[in-house]
Amino acid sequence: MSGKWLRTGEVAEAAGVNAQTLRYYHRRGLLREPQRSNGGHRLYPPETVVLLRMIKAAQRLGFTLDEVADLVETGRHRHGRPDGGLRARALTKLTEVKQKIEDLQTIRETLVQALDAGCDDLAACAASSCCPLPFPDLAEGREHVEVN
Amino acid sequence: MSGKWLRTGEVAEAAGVNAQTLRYYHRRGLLREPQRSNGGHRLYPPETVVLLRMIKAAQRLGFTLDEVADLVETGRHRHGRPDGGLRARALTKLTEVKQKIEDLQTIRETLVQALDAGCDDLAACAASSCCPLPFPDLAEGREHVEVN
DNA sequence: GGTAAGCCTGTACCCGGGTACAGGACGCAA
DNA sequence: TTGCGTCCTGTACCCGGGTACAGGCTTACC
Repeated sequence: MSGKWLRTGEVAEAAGVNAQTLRYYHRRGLLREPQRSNGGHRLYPPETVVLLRMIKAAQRLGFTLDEVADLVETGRHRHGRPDGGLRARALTKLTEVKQKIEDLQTIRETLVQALDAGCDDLAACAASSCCPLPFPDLAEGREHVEVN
Repeated sequence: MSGKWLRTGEVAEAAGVNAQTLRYYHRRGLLREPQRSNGGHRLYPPETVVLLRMIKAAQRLGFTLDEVADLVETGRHRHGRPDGGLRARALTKLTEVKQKIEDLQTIRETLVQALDAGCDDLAACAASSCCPLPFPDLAEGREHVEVN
């Protein structure tokens, strides 16, 4: 199931990544070590290019490399059978992405308000409460609520 | 223009940051070194808490620490006069934020499609083009267009 | 069989944004 | 004046995601 073998540089170029990144991904467990030539050079099946694109796509979907590694590993063990975990993870990730979008929308609106109000000096605005920027609210946001 | 002086730990707690982070911000030029007690302990004016909240707010608005440092510095030199640069920077940042929102929306839709289509194995999906995930497009996205 | 391009390994470094730790010195209350 | 908590400094380390470099071996082509 494949054409001819590809060398590191060819795979890297075809997938649009740095050749060093391939080694890095091996270390991270994202790619398994492929065949080697007699001289020790790696020989990849063409599918690797697809896998790399997939990894990059998953990163763009907001998955960390650890998450991607996990996903790939799961996929490898449970070929084609339903519920390899992607659905569940995708659902979780979807929630995260939605949250990020909401946060950014708040940010966008805040920036727009600041622009509309003609704020021009962060310190002045924040210190004298002359402007509509919700500094404290933003600062305490979701993450650090133990401030009280 | 202030109540009593605050010590490092008090400022840190009031602003919801780690005390070490204050030192880090001094190093990064985000905070100027404050008064010192005879023994060398830092004594901050209460405004510092507001400034810290502001810094955190700006971070949440998507500014990097370098950008925030710049903003703060600019604000310090040009008190209250119009166009201290915040407007221009906010506008730039607004564009960036809008772009990020769009990217995330694409990501969200892609995840939704994947879920709707019942995709469950990244490798299988990507390799056999059995599903609607636009892996290659996503992978090549905006950043690495020199692949070709 | 010579030579250049490409690949191998290990190790070190980069960025951003902090956090931790060691070994002292200070501050304040009893 | 003692003792505890806080603060001081410098330095080192953490995470994620790579990237670079040195020194040597392989492969491909003429």
